[in-house]
Amino acid sequence: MNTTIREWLAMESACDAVVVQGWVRTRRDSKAFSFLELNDGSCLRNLQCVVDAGVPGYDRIAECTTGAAVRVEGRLVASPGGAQKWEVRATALELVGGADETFPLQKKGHTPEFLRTVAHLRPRTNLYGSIFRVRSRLSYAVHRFFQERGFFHVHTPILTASDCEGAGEMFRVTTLPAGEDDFAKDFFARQAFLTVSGQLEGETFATALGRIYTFGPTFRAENSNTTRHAAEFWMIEPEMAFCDLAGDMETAEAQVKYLARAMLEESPEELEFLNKFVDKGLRERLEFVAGRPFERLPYAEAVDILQRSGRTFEYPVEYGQNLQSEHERWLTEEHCRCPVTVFDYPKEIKPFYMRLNDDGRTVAAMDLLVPGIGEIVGGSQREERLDVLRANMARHHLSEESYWWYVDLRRYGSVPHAGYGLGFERLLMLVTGVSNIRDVIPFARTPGHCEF
RNA sequence: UCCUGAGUAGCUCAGCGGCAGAGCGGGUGGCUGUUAACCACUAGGUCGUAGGUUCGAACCCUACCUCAGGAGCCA
Repeated sequence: MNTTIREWLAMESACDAVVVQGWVRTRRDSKAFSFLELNDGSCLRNLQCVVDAGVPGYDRIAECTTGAAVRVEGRLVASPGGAQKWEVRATALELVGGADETFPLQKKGHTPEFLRTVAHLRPRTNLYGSIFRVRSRLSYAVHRFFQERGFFHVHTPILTASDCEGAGEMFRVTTLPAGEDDFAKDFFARQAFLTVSGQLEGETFATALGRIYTFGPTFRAENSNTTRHAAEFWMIEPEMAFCDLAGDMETAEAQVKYLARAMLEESPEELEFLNKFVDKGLRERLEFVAGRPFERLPYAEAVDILQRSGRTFEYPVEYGQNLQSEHERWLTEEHCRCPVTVFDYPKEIKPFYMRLNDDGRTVAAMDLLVPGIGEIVGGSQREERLDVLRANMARHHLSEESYWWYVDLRRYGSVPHAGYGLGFERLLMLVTGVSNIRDVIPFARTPGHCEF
């Protein structure tokens, strides 16, 4: 494999024989030579190549325009210019793949809205290149966090017949011809869907391997048009046997802190760039998130605080109702001024699998709210008592037969256990400062959008 | 899905009832160890679509389409 620009730029000393392959970001011509700035995606920075007019291949310099792919051979030398440590003195230039004047990415800044229309090219920009390098490193950090703590990665199915109730509308998967709905003749001989959560399957493995997590694509057919919803997104779902709500909240908080720290330590160049051009408060916020304990509030107390806040909200705060976005934002952005975990919600507004608390009115649920984004984690201790679970299912009008294997977990060696879902894209929004979910996923799927 | 706003050159926008504009990008020429290079010249438009009002519409009205932001749902 070729040496990357990231590697060349990290060299300790000059080098006589280098080969650089990348895409031209900008070219500046002189009479007798040209400056070519190349980027190969390995890092944010470009490598400046100086190509003298006599160098083999210089006859095609006019075609080495922004976006063109080129290969440069030469010597790595200290750069006399102030802006960079190293540059390449070219001894040969090869145009690998040209890019004519219709190439959409100009040298100037573009809006995210325009770049979404050229999603196949946008990773070649500084912003999206940064975002997707960060995405990769954070994905790795997610696995590291769990693996360091004895969690096993479980690949839960993407095609599923089970509905993780409360998670949202599902995409149906079928091989039946249009218009037919005899599910007995369908591929799986029953209705099948794309998963909205690996939780139910995850619980089966938690009660076998102890600590597990899933990290994969998740699908919601909601007609949501917001900056923080996508129809296809990646969710991290740990599930822990012998764990209660307190342990659940501790793990979620530790994980968000771990990932904020990972961003600070492992993507310094991208962080600097994002802090400068996307969100000037980013670094400060990440230090804060990584360094200080989060706030924890029982739902009832949160409602009380909101009611006494003196603020007039568009929607009134009422015990027994879901907290509105404006309420969550006020709590995390203005009252606590830090991430806050709200727990012990009224049972009426939460799904059947959440564990009933001793008060008989609330369930051991928790939502982790962060400034600017809102809910980033949703989780709970699961109901492990067979009779209580069955009563919950009856109350939610769910048939026990269709969840028979889930109920079985409460028949055989049932244990207290808990877990949560962490939205990977929302986490990326938090650590990059990017305010729209469509800009932190390579190819966003939202209502009406499935191009690319 | 609901509410609000916006659609004018490749991109970002100005023009808000009387000849279609700028910056950037593109092309051509010049200049310079340059670095969002610089200077000059130049090409580039069905003003989102369809209707309406008016002597006259990019501009006012209606509908639709698209995009964005907010809401709901949630991760």
